[in-house]
Amino acid sequence: MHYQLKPPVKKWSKTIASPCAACVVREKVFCTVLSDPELQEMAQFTVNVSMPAKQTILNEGDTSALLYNVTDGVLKIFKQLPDGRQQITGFLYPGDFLGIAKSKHYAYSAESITDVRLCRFKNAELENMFKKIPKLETWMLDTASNELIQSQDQLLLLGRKTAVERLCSFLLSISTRASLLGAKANNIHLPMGRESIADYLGLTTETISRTFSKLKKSNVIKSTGKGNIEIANMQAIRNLAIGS
Amino acid sequence: MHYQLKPPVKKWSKTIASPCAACVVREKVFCTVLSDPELQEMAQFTVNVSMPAKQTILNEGDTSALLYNVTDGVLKIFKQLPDGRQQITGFLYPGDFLGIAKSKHYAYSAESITDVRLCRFKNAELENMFKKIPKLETWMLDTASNELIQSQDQLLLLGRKTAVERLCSFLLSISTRASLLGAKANNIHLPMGRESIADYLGLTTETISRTFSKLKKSNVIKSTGKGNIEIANMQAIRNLAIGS
DNA sequence: CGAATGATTGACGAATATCAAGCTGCGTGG
DNA sequence: CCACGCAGCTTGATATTCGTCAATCATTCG
Repeated sequence: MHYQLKPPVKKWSKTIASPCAACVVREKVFCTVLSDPELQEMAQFTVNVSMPAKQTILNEGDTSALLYNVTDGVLKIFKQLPDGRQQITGFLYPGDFLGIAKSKHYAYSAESITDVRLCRFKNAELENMFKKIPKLETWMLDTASNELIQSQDQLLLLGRKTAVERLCSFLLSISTRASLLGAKANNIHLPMGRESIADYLGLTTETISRTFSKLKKSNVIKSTGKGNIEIANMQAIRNLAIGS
Repeated sequence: MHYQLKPPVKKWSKTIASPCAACVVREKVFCTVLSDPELQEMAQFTVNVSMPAKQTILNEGDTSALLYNVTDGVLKIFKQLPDGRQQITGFLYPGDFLGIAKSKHYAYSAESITDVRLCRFKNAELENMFKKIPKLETWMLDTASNELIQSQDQLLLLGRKTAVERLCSFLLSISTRASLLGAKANNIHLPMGRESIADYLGLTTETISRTFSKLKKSNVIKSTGKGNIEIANMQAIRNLAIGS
């Protein structure tokens, strides 16, 4: 299989003792609370891993010995029923944490959507760092709280929203996320296919496709090339997302 | 309005410095990690509150100045859409924590289902305790991690399960919870009405009712008085819950 | 260029929602 | 103590949304 990773955004010079010091997502992951010496200690435990698209990264139920920070690319985390029905519970982007802290087994499976780069470390070593550096745990609790809040928005979406409301909510959340990273809120990129969107929103690919068509026909969004969408009417999509 | 709370399970004697020392849910809430002096300090910050059924306890979006531990009764936490559609994101029982740590605003509304008793304290004071007692934060992170895991099960349920699968999953989770507290796994009590179950499972009261009837007719469950259900065939309900 | 994979569209069907009518049980008040 | 009324539950008839099945189209990649 042929695949190509983007080159690292930054090179780290010889004068810097640890690769972590030059990490492109450093300020987005828990490393942001670490001092230089702490970071150096952490660096001993971490391994950088690259994977092509569509690879299984971890399996629900397996012992959660290894945890990751996503440093490049996009992946999905999901749960499955015995007959194959799949629910994607999240898309992870650079800076996101993979594998739930404080759990003996993975609560979900994970698979790369694009080529990805990960920063891997042992669960046990993270636990040790927790003991030494309370700030780490504080950061982790902040992160977990935010995930809980987002998770509840998703429960509302899956339990009570229509197909149009779901898709508009999804596009908005992508837009919001992108604009937090400094991108334009109106032009969004969807690295995942229709099936992944469907499995995230509790719908089918056909319904996603039809709903996209509907939104295009009513001039709320426009296609701007493969996987790229322009939100033409931001207020309309905000209203459509909450059914008002 | 007339209502009646059960009497407190324990009285605390004069020789015990703090009411927390005799708290009936002490070993289920974060107080379990506190030493006696720490507990005494905590006790200064807490107020016991009683509320009748069907009272609003907190509103989504409000500043989260006050947090609670549930000490008696059952309540629901939920989110709403502008047109009134409601998604219940959880039922809280004695020992559960109400209000998300590390958030400026409540992420959900809360309303009592039965008469309830709560242990109330200021968010700011909990934050102070976090700083003094790192174990508290560890406990809270453990709890948040568990909630995240349960939340993902619920995403799978809402996104991908049928009505029968949803109701059986719900009954099973109640059963599991009850048996952890020492009750029989086969006899479960549902303090909430059909509408609450519907709003929790992303269905309507009518569908809940019909699905209950179906399960009764097929001898998977039996009614044993108002709000009481006997699981007659545990294995059947386990299979029905995951569609296999 | 052709095969494969993913996206779109159409026709139809199934699951669940909606609307409507009773039913049940319980608290209240005579 | 019984009858009434109300709220919640159940059941039936019908409507709607979304899923399923199938065909076509588009895009990529060898």
